Amino acid sequence: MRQSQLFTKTRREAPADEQSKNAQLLIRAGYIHKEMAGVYAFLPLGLRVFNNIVAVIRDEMNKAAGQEITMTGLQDPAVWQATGRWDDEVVDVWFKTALKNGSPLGLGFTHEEPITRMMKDHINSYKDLPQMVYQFQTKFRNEVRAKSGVMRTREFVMKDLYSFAKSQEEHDQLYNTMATAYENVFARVGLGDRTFKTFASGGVFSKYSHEYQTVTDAGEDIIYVNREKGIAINEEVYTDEVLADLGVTKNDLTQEKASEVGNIFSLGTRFSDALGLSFKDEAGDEHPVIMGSYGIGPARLMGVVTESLSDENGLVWPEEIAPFSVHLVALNLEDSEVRDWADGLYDNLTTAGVEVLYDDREVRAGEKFADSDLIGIPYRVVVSKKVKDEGLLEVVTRATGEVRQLTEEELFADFGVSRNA
RNA sequence: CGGGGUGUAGCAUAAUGGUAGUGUACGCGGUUUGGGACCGUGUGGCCCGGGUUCGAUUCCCGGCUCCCCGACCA
Repeated sequence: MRQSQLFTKTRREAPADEQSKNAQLLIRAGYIHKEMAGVYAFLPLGLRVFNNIVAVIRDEMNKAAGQEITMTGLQDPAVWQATGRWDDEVVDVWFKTALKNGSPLGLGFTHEEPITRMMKDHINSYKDLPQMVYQFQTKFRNEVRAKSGVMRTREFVMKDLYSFAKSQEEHDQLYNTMATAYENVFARVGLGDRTFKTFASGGVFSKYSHEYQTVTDAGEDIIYVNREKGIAINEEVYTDEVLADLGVTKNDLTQEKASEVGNIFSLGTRFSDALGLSFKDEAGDEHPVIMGSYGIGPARLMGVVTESLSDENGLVWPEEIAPFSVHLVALNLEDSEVRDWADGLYDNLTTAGVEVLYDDREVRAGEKFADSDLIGIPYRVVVSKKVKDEGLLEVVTRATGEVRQLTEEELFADFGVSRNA
């Protein structure tokens, strides 16, 4: 994409109504727009990152045999009344609305109830199990206090997967499969080295669950980490009993601030019992389905990546989720030979399948470099009169600042593509 | 939901009981051109409602907004 055509603009100053680093940088760089507290729109660059994160998650869910669907934001109270979760005293984050005829409706804050009821149409026999079904769907949560930029919002897309098993053993297998898939996701978005499977409270579902917690100063939780074993314990369940279960002592653990980027729950038969989701075994006996639920919020993940990897000059995106792979920064565009070369390089890279943001604006070099640092694309390729005279492209790695002089052929080879592809 | 702040131009900010200045952004002219350059010039603003007052952006009351701390976080 030509940057001269990008409608968003970078800002020098952070907005006064944002304190969090993620919101400040994402707004300054033109990735997101704040509609109101806890409600953000995604602009072209931000949507690209968001979609790339979604693609990583989708890929891992599919590899784990997840089947993608889309449920609805509008929710039928009846199915929630069946589990006791329609009551505002039980669930205080409901956004509720009504039909013209006065019938109440809810805006979904999660989807255990509707998917459990829906699966009754499709699961009847042990032969129908196991199953894993997921979606990317907008959740609405009437949080009393939205905060920390995109980390805790009132409207957000969540990837929620639900597993259905015929036995505890089968459930445990699915649970472990999802745990591995989650670890793959966090590694691919660049947080693998600082994200830990964390023993946590099960909330209303069960006694315990697992959270994936990324160690960051922006975190809202306190966890105790054992890096060698790659495990952690949330402060809320930091008890002697849990320590003993996990085979660690307080001396093995260090306290860290962390942000939750994923959560996996064993639901048991809580929902299948309440809503009548059951199957017949080989003997014809009826049993409730054993369920699990597994959530990741792509926007929150984007926020945690921002908090974790950005530096004083701006955003720093890992290659797999960056809005573009290459930021082609062309200087001296008033020189028609330089412009022709830059245009040609842009066309060739794009044709070869490399995602390029081409800064073809006629503005000063300083502004271009500052914008490039702020936007945070992994590789900056500089084209200028000087570069043209020397015959070698200047390639700067955003994360490290490393500068390399490459020929065009070497640049293409670097991306594993052929120049004349 | 408890507590503390906040609200002035697109953005960031200053001052002020007599309707507001600066930076940036934007328009125009000119000089510049590898780290947000400079000169000139122009456009553009006091959250909403009520009260006090000759007069309110300023003081008072109420509301709303946004931020932060705590609680909550399915």
